[in-house]
Amino acid sequence: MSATIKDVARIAKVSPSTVSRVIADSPRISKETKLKVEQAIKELNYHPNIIARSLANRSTKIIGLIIPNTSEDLFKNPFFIQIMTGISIYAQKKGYYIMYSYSKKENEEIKFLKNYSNSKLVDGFILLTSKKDDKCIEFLKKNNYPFVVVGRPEDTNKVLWVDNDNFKAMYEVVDTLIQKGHSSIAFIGGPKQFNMSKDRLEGYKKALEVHGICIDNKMIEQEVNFTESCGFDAMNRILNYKIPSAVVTTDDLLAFGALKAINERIDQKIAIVGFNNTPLAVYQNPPLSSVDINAEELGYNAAKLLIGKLENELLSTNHYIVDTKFIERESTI
Amino acid sequence: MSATIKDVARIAKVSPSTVSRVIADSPRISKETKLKVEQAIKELNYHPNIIARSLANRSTKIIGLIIPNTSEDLFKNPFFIQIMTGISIYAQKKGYYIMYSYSKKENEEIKFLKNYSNSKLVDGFILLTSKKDDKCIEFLKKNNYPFVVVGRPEDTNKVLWVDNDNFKAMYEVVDTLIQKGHSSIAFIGGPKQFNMSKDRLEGYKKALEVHGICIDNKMIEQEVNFTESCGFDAMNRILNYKIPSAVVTTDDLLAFGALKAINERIDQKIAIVGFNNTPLAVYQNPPLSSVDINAEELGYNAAKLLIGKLENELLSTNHYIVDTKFIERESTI
DNA sequence: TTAATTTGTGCAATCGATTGCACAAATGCA
DNA sequence: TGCATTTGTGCAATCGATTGCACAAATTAA
Repeated sequence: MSATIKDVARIAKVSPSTVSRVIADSPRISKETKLKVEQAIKELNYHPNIIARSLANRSTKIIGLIIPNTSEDLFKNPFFIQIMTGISIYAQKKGYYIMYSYSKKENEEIKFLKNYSNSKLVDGFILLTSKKDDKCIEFLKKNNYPFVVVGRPEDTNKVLWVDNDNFKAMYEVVDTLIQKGHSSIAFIGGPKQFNMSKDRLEGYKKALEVHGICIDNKMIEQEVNFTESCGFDAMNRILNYKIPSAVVTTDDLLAFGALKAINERIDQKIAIVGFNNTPLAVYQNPPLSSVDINAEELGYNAAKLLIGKLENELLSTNHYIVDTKFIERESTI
Repeated sequence: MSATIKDVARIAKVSPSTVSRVIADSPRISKETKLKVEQAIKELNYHPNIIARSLANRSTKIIGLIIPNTSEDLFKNPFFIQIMTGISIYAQKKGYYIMYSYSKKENEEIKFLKNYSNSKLVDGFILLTSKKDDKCIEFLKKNNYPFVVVGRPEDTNKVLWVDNDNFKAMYEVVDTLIQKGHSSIAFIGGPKQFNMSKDRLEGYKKALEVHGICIDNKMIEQEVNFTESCGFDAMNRILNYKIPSAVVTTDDLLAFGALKAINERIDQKIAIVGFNNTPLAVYQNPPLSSVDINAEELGYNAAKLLIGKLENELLSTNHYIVDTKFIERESTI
């Protein structure tokens, strides 16, 4: 068995309390005692038992990650793993641990949430997506459990969140296209249960409006699931109606599908823009322009907000907006 | 504050030990007492504190995941997140929790490992890759800590591991190509510090040998990092030497790069095969044939092995071999 | 009817830390 | 020198569970 605080105390000829204080770097410990204890710690290769400490502290320093099962592109989109690394990097810095759980079954996230919080296993949560009427958010709010949402929630009041400025990001994309002379621009977007989808659509509309271009609802495909085949179908519906000079999408996967439809049916070039800048955007034919959303920084900031809250820091803000960057490639040249 | 076992005991008019026994479903509790206690539990919405339980049990039911930082394709290859979901699914079934940690710095995995194990935070580990002379494996073996390795380790003796049969998988690919009439087949493979790379190369060589085709070392590019640009460069080196009729690679990313080189330089068609069957293989031009390695099942089995070990089951085997499947697409037609 | 066994429950120690409070020794101040 | 204050350490309770052991009551056997 490995050494406990009592063993250290015995070797250093002090009490366990003193050892504890040395570890916590309490100012009331004399230099000599501190040295003695530190030597004993080294000698025994002692490491505090985190579980015992957690029990005494009523805090585990564990963050729970709720990964949505609805996101069909979990595997195709590096978004989640990027967020997860961002979270991990900040958490490490602050000595926090991360727990995750994933389920294929619909709406099982709430089960984890309850299990983790009821059993006092985690100090707080990060939700990797926020849907409309999210049961998880509801539960966490009701129980006053600390949490951060990735993606702007319905009700931003008293909720901590991180997101991009999706309105602005899409506005800029469409604005750039218009500047290049495009005036017939189609839109393929995801389910409206995500604010992100709505915001990007609004950005699109606003840009058209500002430039005095009429919004044609038949050029707008909404509520499209984030899969290539749905993007493919949506693009075909648009092409059946009219051939646009450009298409913007709210996800690279949609763009991949759309590109396929275009390549199959149309000879002339249609400008196309993805979103999220997945690593393989550059390997499309033509290489796909896309908007980098900086997912890792989203995760990093989410962890920052949550840990700040957990440590009772005076938070200067309840959210972070992470910059996006429109990466132009051949698909818009 | 939420209810503790003492509160339940008080309400049910029994001792905490009895409550504990009811929860553990001990056979020595009478039906009436059990009912009383269960009612009290419901009434108070009591949930056992996992931390306290862990302390008493000297076991946390937490599994630690060591994610390699060397894998440059962490974001590009869904391999890791697929493994992670497989692990999660089995762990949930068995009531285990999962902790992960990721660092960008070289060789920091061992730090987590030591931290997690010394502080008794996790019961065991799953290493998501195994390199040659892996410090982590060394440490875990020395300290007799339970762990499972994804990917066959150097020394399979007394180590639990899961892997595909990489030799066989590549053998079959090359065999299939030869059956189709190819005889000039190039090979682009990853670093030899991974057994997987070596096995796939051996499978390639064996298939050639069996069919009486000479092995031409100039057609073999080894030690290529798992990036598209390295694949691109490797392919160009091969093309500088000779134009093969087919190319096999040990990773889709390498294949993507190789494909690009081919498309840029050569008019004639060269058959090409990737590995790992990433979701976007199908979106290459032409759609890329690849080998599906069933990463989720690798993860699932890794968790199974580890948890079996942790629960002192008599393990019938120290490893699992997960089936692969050669998915043929246009790139080999 | 009595002794032996089984059944059901509680006591108290334990897991390995933290921390408020008490108190002796050392120091400061007049 | 004498008293007040500061400094450094230990005692013991606590966090919230689990579990070996003891033992009374109920049951069975003789």
